[in-house]
Amino acid sequence: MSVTIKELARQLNVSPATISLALNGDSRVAEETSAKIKALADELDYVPNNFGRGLQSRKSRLAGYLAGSATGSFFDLIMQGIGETAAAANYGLLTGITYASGKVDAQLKIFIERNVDGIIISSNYSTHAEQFEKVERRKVPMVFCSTRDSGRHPFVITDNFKGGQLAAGHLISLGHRHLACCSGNKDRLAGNLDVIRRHNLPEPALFMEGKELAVILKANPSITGITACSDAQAIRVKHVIEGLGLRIPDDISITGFDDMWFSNIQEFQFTTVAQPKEGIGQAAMQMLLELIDGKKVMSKFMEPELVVRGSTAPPATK
Amino acid sequence: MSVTIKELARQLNVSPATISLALNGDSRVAEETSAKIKALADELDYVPNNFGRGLQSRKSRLAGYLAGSATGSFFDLIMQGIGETAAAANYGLLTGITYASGKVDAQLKIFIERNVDGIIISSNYSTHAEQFEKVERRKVPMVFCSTRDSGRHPFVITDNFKGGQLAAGHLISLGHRHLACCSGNKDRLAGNLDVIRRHNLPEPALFMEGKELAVILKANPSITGITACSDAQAIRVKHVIEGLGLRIPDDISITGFDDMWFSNIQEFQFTTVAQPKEGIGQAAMQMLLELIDGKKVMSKFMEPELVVRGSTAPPATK
DNA sequence: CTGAAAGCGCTTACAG
DNA sequence: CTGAAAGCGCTTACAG
Repeated sequence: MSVTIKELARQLNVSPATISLALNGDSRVAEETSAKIKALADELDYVPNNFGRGLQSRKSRLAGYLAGSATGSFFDLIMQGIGETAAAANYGLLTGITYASGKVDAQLKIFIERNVDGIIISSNYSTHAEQFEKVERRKVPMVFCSTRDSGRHPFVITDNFKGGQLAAGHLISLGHRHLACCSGNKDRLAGNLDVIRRHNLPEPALFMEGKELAVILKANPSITGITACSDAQAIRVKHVIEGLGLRIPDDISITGFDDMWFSNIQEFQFTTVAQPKEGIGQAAMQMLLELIDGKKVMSKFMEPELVVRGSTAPPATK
Repeated sequence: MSVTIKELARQLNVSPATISLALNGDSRVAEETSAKIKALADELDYVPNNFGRGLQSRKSRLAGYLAGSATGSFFDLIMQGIGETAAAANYGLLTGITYASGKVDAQLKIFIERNVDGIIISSNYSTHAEQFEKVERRKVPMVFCSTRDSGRHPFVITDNFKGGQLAAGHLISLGHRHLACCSGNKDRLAGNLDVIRRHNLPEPALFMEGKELAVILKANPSITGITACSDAQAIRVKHVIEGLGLRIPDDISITGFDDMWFSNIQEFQFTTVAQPKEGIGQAAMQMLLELIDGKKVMSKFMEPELVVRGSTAPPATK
């Protein structure tokens, strides 16, 4: 069995209480005693048992992270940000990746049984609302990360409205006047519309998927710029455009969103709006730690950033 | 505070011990008593406190997962497989994503302090060998996942040799006789070489990166097939080939490895060797659970699978 | 400045 | 079939 506080106490002829105080840096213990204790703890590779500690302190120093889907790699960096910040605060990160709605309950139960001090949610709130209620009843702090609920819990999310402004604003500044915009993300679309209207330009055509877009482009040859609502969608948009015999960016410019790694490969070179993914994760964990500490926190919008690459250019002069 | 075993005992006028036994399905408790206890536990939404439980049982029902890097999305599905299997066994998954070598120690410390029952490692063993020693000294079971150590711990990994055979074998069956092979993964290369030699074909040219490959292709116009050692590398190989004015698959066929999602998009259509990522994760967690149970386990090679797409075709007949 | 004691919530022999 | 008791490893008032 591992070495315990009792064993240290026995070897040094002091009480277990003194060991505990010394190891927790309590100033009531004499320098000398404290030094001796720390030295022995180091030597014997003492690791405090979290069960005993947690039973007393009612803290597990464990956070739960519930993500909706593993694939697509969007959450990779977010999770890395969460994990880094958690580790720096000596928090363990319990992770549950549960695309399947039926498994959310089971995962939350595991979190609660392990006495997590708080939970970060990256999956869709609305579809699991009643499952989160159990967590809420237990007053476990929750933070939403790159998603948001109806307002009961703090969240951290990219300022998608501003991101939409950046994308459309970039196309407009290049000289594009008639755009097609993806309506897949309400806030990003609202940002698109805001700049377009502020410039008194024609209302953009709206689309959700490739087939629609093809119809729109054929009917409106004046459209020279497209804002896709993700880089993944930009790939599909690219196919549609090339399928119509048009070239990027010569005939049509397109912008993506997210700045996924593939946006930067030679085949794509998408101009896109980057989300500070690692920062989002760090901020979410930071907020959770403050919530655990009993502080009040404010929801946070993170700044998106325009990344200009080869998929956008001034429109051809006819 | 949450409801405890004591509270249940008080309300039902039985002893805490009886509650504990009943909830754990011990047959010594009378049916009737047991039913009453379970009903009340349900009603009050009783969740056993893992600290009290763990202190006694010396089990945390927590597993640690140490991954080398979050990006690249290769580990997404592996982690999903691990997580599913863990959850099904009522295990919580503590996750540490630590690209930075300096942080491995901190992460392992967090695992140990939380009393994980076992650890799955997906990062490179050799670079962290001395850091794992601390874990080994504490006799925490370890399983390597999609990587392996020098043989002290069980692992689960794709049969890369067979994968190499599949890739080269496919090219040969299409009629290619002179290949270039990536030497980045020893086992995959060995698989390539095995089929090539068995068919008495000329030794392939070996390359590690794009620049080398360009030189090789210019010097050896007889090369019509290339085995890249990952889909990510296949993207780079594609650039090199097209940079030389050659077309895929008309002039040169290429195979990737991994079957990443992007291999299937229209721009690439890579013929590739799929790894059963989710299955790898599931198997690793399963093995860890058995190790925790005190059973002996055998390392496991997972079957790769050839996925034929548009990047390969018979060589042009001159 | 240090020790003795109680207690966190659970499980597990041991009585009866 | 059920209860009383001890104890897992720690922390935290309380004495002295």
